[in-house]
Amino acid sequence: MNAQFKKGVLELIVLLCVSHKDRYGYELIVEVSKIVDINDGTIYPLLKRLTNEKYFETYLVESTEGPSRKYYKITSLGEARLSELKESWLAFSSSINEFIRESEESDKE
Amino acid sequence: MNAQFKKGVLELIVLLCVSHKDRYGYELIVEVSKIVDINDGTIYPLLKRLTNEKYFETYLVESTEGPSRKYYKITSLGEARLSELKESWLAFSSSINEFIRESEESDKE
DNA sequence: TTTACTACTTGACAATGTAAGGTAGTAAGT
DNA sequence: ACTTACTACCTTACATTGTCAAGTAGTAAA
Repeated sequence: MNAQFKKGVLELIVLLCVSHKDRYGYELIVEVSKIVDINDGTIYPLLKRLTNEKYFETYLVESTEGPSRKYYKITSLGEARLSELKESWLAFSSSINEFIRESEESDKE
Repeated sequence: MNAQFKKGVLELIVLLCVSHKDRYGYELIVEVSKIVDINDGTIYPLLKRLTNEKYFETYLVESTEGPSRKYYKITSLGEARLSELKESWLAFSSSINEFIRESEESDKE
């Protein structure tokens, strides 16, 4: 997979994941890894940034399986950011796909 | 448009453009701008990189409308890179789109 | 007490796009 | 002759975001 494609899209994926239910970092790593290849050093700084930007609020919950889990909860600002990003992604990806399709058309001629 | 989405995709767009016919830099700026927002400071370094990586060969052609044009021609290595990138993009974008769709499904529940 | 798994954090680094500026040729208007 | 505009190319300093590698620490089973 091209590493560069991920840029910017990770934020969308993480926002989507958290929008369904509150999540903690480690859980997000597992979830997000199903879709794109990432390591934990990518997720935690991203969560920090999104929290600084007021898209997430956090709270701690003790765990019986290890250290306390820091949960991330989406804010209304985060929801707004999510729908903005989602729309922006859909427009972007479909315009690229259309360009690819057009290219394939003109190759036939 | 989200600036980050562009990362990596520009290379695909430029390869696609050049694969149809030889292009010069300024022409590419005009072409590529139709699809994504870019400035010339993005294109020229990219063309240099792709040429260094042997995806393009270049030749100069004099112009009656200004300075000589440096044309870029795709190599067979470049064609291979293009189909690799294209496939990689299609797989990537469809997996993201599927994830978005699934999210919307689970929102209804 | 060692190993493995969960969980979070940080800092140096790499890749790629942006902004802003520069050089220079052609051509048309004043 | 001088200016303006358009064509054409290039470079440098910078910002953003992801990667890698390393570290800290709690729980629990062998």
